[in-house]
Amino acid sequence: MKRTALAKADCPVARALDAIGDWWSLLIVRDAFDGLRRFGDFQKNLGIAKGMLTARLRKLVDAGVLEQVAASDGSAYLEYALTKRGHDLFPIVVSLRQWGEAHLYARGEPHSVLLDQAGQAVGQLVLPSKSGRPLSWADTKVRKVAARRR
Amino acid sequence: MKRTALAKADCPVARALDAIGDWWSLLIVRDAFDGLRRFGDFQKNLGIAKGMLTARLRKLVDAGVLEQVAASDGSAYLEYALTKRGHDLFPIVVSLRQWGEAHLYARGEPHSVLLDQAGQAVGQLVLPSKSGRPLSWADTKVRKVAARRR
DNA sequence: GCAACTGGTCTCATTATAAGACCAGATTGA
DNA sequence: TCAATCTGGTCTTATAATGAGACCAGTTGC
Repeated sequence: MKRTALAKADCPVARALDAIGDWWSLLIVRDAFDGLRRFGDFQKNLGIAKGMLTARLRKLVDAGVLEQVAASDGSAYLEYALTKRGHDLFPIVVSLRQWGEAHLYARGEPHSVLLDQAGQAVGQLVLPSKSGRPLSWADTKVRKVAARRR
Repeated sequence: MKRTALAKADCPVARALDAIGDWWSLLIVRDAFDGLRRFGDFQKNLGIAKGMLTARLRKLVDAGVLEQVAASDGSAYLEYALTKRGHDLFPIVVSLRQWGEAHLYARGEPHSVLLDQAGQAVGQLVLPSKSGRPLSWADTKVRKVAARRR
């Protein structure tokens, strides 16, 4: 059977996962944040099958996350660049990174680190209330829509 | 071929995706944040195949995201509850939600909303520098590890 | 005591993924 | 200039994952 479609869900989490919640898409986006732009660069860095990469890039372009632009080196080739919508994925990539750092590495095990321009490690993501007070999961609840789908 | 394994990657994003970056896992976690705890509740709410759900729940328990606990209603059945590590996934779910809200709904299209205890919509996730200044993607860069894998 | 509910397991058909052969156009180097 | 190589794909094939639902044992409700 076909993979379940969540694109019409009432829950933004479900729609987001439908759009970019597969194995490769977020890794491609992560690499794009690291400055990769060419088909071959993604393919080499990720070790992804070329057919998969072709399909994923196409899907990300269709989703408005990436766009094809003329190569920055003046050659006839195209490059893939993050759009505004793609740059907005930054908190998702960062939240995944911070959870991974906190829970998936043994003490002392090396991993890449996110730094600010000054070379300082960044802080933890914060969810503020309207008034600026930091919120934890226990401070929130979801108001659902009438009830239609999922 | 087997799905590519990222569990040993140097990049925390890759490891996080390896652990919880599949179609269903984050939806299960989202539902757990909404208070669902029983096998049947997840199955009905997600419309997921039972075999899939069994596999996903087992994987999440193995990953330390969920744990089986005695049913809160005193029956002989078990329930699945978020662990500390599971609760730490909150920013990931919120970031997906906020991106979905911003880019995947037409103007006026209804969707569920995250509220604080006072019933106020929450603010946007913020990534602070060590000194508390909010950072955007353009203010950061990744320092990679020596170079070993992906 | 028995019908319905719960939480699964198993099988089957379909779809997705991984790996790599193959290819046309662009680029490079001698 | 023109052959070798690079780029960005497409296609095929084998294997793994997914979706749907039949089936089942233990639990509960009546």
